[in-house]
Amino acid sequence: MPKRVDHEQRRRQIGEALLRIASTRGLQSATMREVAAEAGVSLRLVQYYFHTKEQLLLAALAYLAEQLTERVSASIRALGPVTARTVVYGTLTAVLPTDEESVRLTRAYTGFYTLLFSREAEMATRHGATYPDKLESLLATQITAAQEGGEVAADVDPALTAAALLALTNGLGSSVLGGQRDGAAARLILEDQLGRLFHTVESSTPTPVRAPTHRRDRHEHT
Amino acid sequence: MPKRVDHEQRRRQIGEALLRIASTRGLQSATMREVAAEAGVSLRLVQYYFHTKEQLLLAALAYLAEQLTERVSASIRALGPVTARTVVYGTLTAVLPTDEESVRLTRAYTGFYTLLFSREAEMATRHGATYPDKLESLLATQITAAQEGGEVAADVDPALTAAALLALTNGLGSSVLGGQRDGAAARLILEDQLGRLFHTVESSTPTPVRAPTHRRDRHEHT
DNA sequence: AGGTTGATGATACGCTCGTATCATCATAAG
DNA sequence: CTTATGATGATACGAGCGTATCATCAACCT
Repeated sequence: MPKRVDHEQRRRQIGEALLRIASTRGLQSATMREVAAEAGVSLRLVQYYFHTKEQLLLAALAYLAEQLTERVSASIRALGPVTARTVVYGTLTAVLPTDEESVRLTRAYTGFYTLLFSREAEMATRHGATYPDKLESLLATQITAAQEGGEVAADVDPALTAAALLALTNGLGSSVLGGQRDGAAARLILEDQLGRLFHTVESSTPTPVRAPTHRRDRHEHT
Repeated sequence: MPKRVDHEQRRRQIGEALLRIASTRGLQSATMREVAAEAGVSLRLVQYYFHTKEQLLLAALAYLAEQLTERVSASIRALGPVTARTVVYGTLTAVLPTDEESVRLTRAYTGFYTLLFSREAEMATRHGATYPDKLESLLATQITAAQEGGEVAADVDPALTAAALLALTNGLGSSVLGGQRDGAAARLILEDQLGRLFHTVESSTPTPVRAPTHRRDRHEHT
């Protein structure tokens, strides 16, 4: 027998090559031959580790979800103490395409999400479809907690608001990817809404958000 | 010379066949041959009236924008007197995929919007890109007017809020198209946000848009 | 009337795609 | 030292794509 190579490592190498293509040239450019070239292997190798293209896409989607989850939790941790507010802020700003990495992730994710519409295959019932639902219920939980802490008005519906925040973030992400505005402008819009949601009750002065690194007073979106 | 046929009518026939395919099987299934079959003409005819595929896509996009604009204004009119509130409600609910027609339009529009990401061609600089911007400024204007009327709190930023509403609507539309929820649920979420923005004391459940009979000659397709 | 010309049909070309086939090589097992 | 086998390479195949080419037919002008 030959070298007995680490299959998982090879699969990862190829899968991430696909993600790299998906986030630059688009998923529709992620052909088997292109992926092979990007990964620096032969076409046969790609076929060897992924019998069919759908398997490759599925594996790449799993890797993408992995990276996305990791980024979200890192973003939450970066905001300091874990409170309802930091969880909501961290989660939503993490998936907003503001820096280079989030642009990459969002681009790739959008590609897969688009594949869902056309239903070329029955993929996405594995990870992609349930992913937003999990995020949504997580956000709803945090909003409820914030209500008990008095940070969020009692008359907001947590489920409806969580869904709205997530949809807002996705819509903003699409507008950034579509070139309508840049990531900073999108963040301003998101934080404006978040600041309106999380108003500390005791302070009547609109000193809303107290997000760590930036203030949100002026808004000049192109 | 032969029959001297109406070219514009033929182009429309073919262009709408493409839109029909785009809203059912997806834009990537809208090949020249499929469009020809859907329109009931030969492949040569499609090539005759649109020298290249990009021209066909561009024309179809123009038709789509036309229909979308018409639906938005019809939706506004259906809400009764033209006020800031009805304009905002009508505009946003019109582009939300709730009934069959809006699903069709949104699906097709999403297809074109997706094409923008991959930039297979330099299209979309014609209509698609400027379309959301125009909607956004229109909404901002209406919000400002509503503020002067006292329907909207004075401390909301019209531009930021208009952008947020549009992004929210787009995000909700994507979630509907992706199968995460249905149109009615999306409308609830949107109206919850709108009701929170337009807080007049009377506000007894604003009638949702429900574009009535809305005559549009559409041939049924299989 | 008849030829010029706009409208339409049939079919071919070259390309790229996903996938399949055949061959080769290196190494662990006996 | 074989030898069976896991890993890899080269290439072929059939389908679908956008586009191009050649042919045909009907009508308008002179």
